[in-house]
Amino acid sequence: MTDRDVDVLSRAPLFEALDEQGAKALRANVTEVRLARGQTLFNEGETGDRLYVVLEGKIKLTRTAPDGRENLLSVLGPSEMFGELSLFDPRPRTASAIAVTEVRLAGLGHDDLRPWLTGHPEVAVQLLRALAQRLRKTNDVMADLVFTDVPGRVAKALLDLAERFGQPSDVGLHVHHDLTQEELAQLVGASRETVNKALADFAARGWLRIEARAVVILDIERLRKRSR
Amino acid sequence: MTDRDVDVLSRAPLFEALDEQGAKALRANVTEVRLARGQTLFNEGETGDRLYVVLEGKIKLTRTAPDGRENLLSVLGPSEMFGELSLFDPRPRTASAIAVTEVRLAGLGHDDLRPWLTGHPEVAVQLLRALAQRLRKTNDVMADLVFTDVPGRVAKALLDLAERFGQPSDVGLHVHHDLTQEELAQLVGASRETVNKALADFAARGWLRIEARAVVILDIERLRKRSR
DNA sequence: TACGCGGTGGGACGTACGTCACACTGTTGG
DNA sequence: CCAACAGTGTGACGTACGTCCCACCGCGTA
Repeated sequence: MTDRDVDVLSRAPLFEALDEQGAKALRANVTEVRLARGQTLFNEGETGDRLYVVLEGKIKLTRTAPDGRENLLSVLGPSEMFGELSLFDPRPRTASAIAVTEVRLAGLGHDDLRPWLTGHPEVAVQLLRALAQRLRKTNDVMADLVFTDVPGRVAKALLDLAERFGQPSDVGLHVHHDLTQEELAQLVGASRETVNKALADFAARGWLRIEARAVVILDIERLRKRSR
Repeated sequence: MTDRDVDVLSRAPLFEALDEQGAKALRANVTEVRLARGQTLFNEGETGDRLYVVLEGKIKLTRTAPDGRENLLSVLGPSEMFGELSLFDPRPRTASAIAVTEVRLAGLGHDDLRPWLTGHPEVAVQLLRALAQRLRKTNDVMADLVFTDVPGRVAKALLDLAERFGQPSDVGLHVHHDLTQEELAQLVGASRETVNKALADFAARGWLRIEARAVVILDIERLRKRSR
């Protein structure tokens, strides 16, 4: 594990509460996983008690409806954690994890983490905080599904992706989200066609430019307004 | 606090991990709150670091959109916990809590709970499990918003309410949910009118009987099928 | 008795968005 | 270098559900 990886890992909620020494000890239990784009880490319905932190790249969490339609819960990048639900609450996984880009992950099993939870209460407290934040965010997304139209949700999703993966440049805010429009549609709970039309509309208004698996945001303020 | 209250409280996730002695000690910090139907316990945007467990009655958690429309996150009954997000993650409340019936609550402040989190890791672990379960449930509801039509979501909501508040009788499963159709509509993310029509349709098919703030489920299997 | 008032029942109408269909473009690979 | 395919762009059409109406019913208050 490189210094850079150590740095990325230290920003994950799980490690934030630990001092240098504790972090080092916990890192000793970590195993690294690599996936190519499209490869799946685990599937809905499988049992599993490992959590993961993204070191490099992006991975998506998806759920499949009985009829086969898919729904994207989130796209995770460096320092973000997932898979912990099956660890805290021992039940089969309720989502599949599939690599969106080539990705490297740090994995940690239940047995490795358990002593830290019981022996270092500040770690548990930190995790409670992380879950509480997630619950809040999820509730926000739910409200959007009820109150906001598809273009509004697309705008919101782009702004969220921009915040997490955006790279400022002289022409605008470059958001290389690595998602197909199909995936973007699954993320906002709409059809691919409708999302495409919303994006085309935004582009026609000069708010953004569409690129392959990316957008360049040109007028972030207008986009913000449209998202409310 | 009556013996009955103690019993209700002991079923809450917060107390489940404690032995008799620990539970007794933690109960000493609890303060009781009473509300009449319609009274609000706290409002979205307020600061607050108390969590509550319902002792008797029902309370709803609602969010208000900027334009005033409301969205019902959940309806909570005896032994159920809420308000803990602001306790684990110190931020203003993101929902309001309003009594649906006359209700009695056990409240616990951050300062009272903190020593238990740090001193009794099994309590923290239990809470992590509770939050993980909630996150799973919330993800389910979100998927329903995307994939299931309004009648389906109404059926799902009724089945959920039946599971938590249903009383079997010789005619059918009596679900006294205490919600107006307006509130039921906010719970499933639809308009009051559409929910009314869905209920009327179910009643016409003989699956249930509509009563004031209640339904009697006559054919739970059909209802289950309709909810998928 | 009359009068609101909160809640329910239901019809008429418009529209946002899903589905279907097809054409176009860029990339992979044999 | 062309085939095959994944991804994108766009129009036509149907429909589920929101909005707007109003009628009705029971209940408490004057």
